Amino acid sequence: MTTVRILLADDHVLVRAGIRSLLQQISGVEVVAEANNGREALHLVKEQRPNVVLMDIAMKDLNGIETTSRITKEFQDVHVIILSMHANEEYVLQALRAGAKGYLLKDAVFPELEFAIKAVSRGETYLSPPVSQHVIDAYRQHGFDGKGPVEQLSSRQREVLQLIAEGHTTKEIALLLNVKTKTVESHRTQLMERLGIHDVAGLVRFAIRMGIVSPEN
Amino acid sequence: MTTVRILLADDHVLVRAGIRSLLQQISGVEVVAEANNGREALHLVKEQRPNVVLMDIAMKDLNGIETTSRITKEFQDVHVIILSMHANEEYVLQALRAGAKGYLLKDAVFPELEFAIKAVSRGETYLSPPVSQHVIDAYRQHGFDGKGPVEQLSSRQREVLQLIAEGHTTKEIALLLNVKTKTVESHRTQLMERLGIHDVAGLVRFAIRMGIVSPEN
DNA sequence: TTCCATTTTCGGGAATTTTCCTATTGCAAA
DNA sequence: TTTGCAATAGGAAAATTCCCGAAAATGGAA
Repeated sequence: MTTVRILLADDHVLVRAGIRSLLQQISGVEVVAEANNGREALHLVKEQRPNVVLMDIAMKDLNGIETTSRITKEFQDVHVIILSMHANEEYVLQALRAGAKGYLLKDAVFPELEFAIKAVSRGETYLSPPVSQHVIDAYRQHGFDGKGPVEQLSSRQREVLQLIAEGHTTKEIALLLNVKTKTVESHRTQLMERLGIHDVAGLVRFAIRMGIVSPEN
Repeated sequence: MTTVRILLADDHVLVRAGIRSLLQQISGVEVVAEANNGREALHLVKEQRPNVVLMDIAMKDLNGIETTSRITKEFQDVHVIILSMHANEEYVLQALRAGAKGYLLKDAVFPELEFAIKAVSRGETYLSPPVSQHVIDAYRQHGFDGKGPVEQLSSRQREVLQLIAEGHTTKEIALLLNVKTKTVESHRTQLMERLGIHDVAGLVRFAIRMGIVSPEN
């Protein structure tokens, strides 16, 4: 059995170093790279082709859900485990729709980490117990067909939404994404149209409700 | 020089285990106990009398600030370092008022952790660089007399802030308040100046943090 | 492969908002 | 009474948003 190659993505250096330190105690796994945010994670996935990505859900710039969605679309053999503080139902469902194979709470016990990594690296799914309960509840209520309001947006639109809600100006966003200001303006008007929200304040509140950004920061 | 006895308080088992694992790489420090929440931390402080407490700020049940405040009141020789995700100004000030000796961001680099522990165990203070900037800013503005950022605003300014965060346009606000648009613009620029927040998205997130508006609605 | 829907990308010009600077009035504290 | 701050507001310049349109790329479906 070969070693599992892992990419760690979390924007808190201390937490990342901690998790890494934990992973070193597990045999058969190896951390091949660390990413500070979603954008960096995407790049490193391309470069390193890890088997498993351990991804924090709340990252600035490009959050964990969005990043997961892009990774799973392009690399079917890269399995993502979401690391989250909360068992929030909305988060969990979004994560699963984005193609995450695991959802682990940060107050999970240590053995769960190893178990989850081994499971998803075999292509199986692992959810922390309190999480799976939520999934089952949601399934009983409306199946998995229901697309949340966030999924109405294209991936680019979600990305722009996050950056807007983080307080970046249109110009800054254009720079970050390497496109013209006009393009970003377009994205904004189009995503506003879709959501039926026509002011920045509303966008920010929506993004917070959806867990796309946090009120802190 | 004796070893520094440390108590770890964080309600996320994984993070805690990670930090512990990091601390084991530092010579001269020893983790003598781990607490799952503030209440447990209080109990363990009494029992173990650690030199330093590494405390997460966001814990359920009894949060880090409140716990710190109780610890420092009763045990002057127990030094608390707050571990926080955010350099949020009001968190920092609250922590300092509660008697914390250190404030470390979770995206601090690893050496900072060692440095901070050594410093506070000698009775000194350590703040992550971005944090100390905030403290200095706050001090320059209004000393440590202990007014929260919300109280810095006049009541009119708070009123305008709320309306902005609720998504009203400047014109609408002017109508609501029976004043000219220009006046509302003035209020906005002035309150932005005071808060040091210069974009609407930031205002909305601030207002949500302060409980002035809710993400719903 | 061809075609259609969608996404992503931009531009021009009008309309609106924000920013910056300045200023008056009233009120309360020193 | 002088000082300071809150609340009010105007003018001009700068920046952003809005409203049109549209081309290129992508991704499936037929």
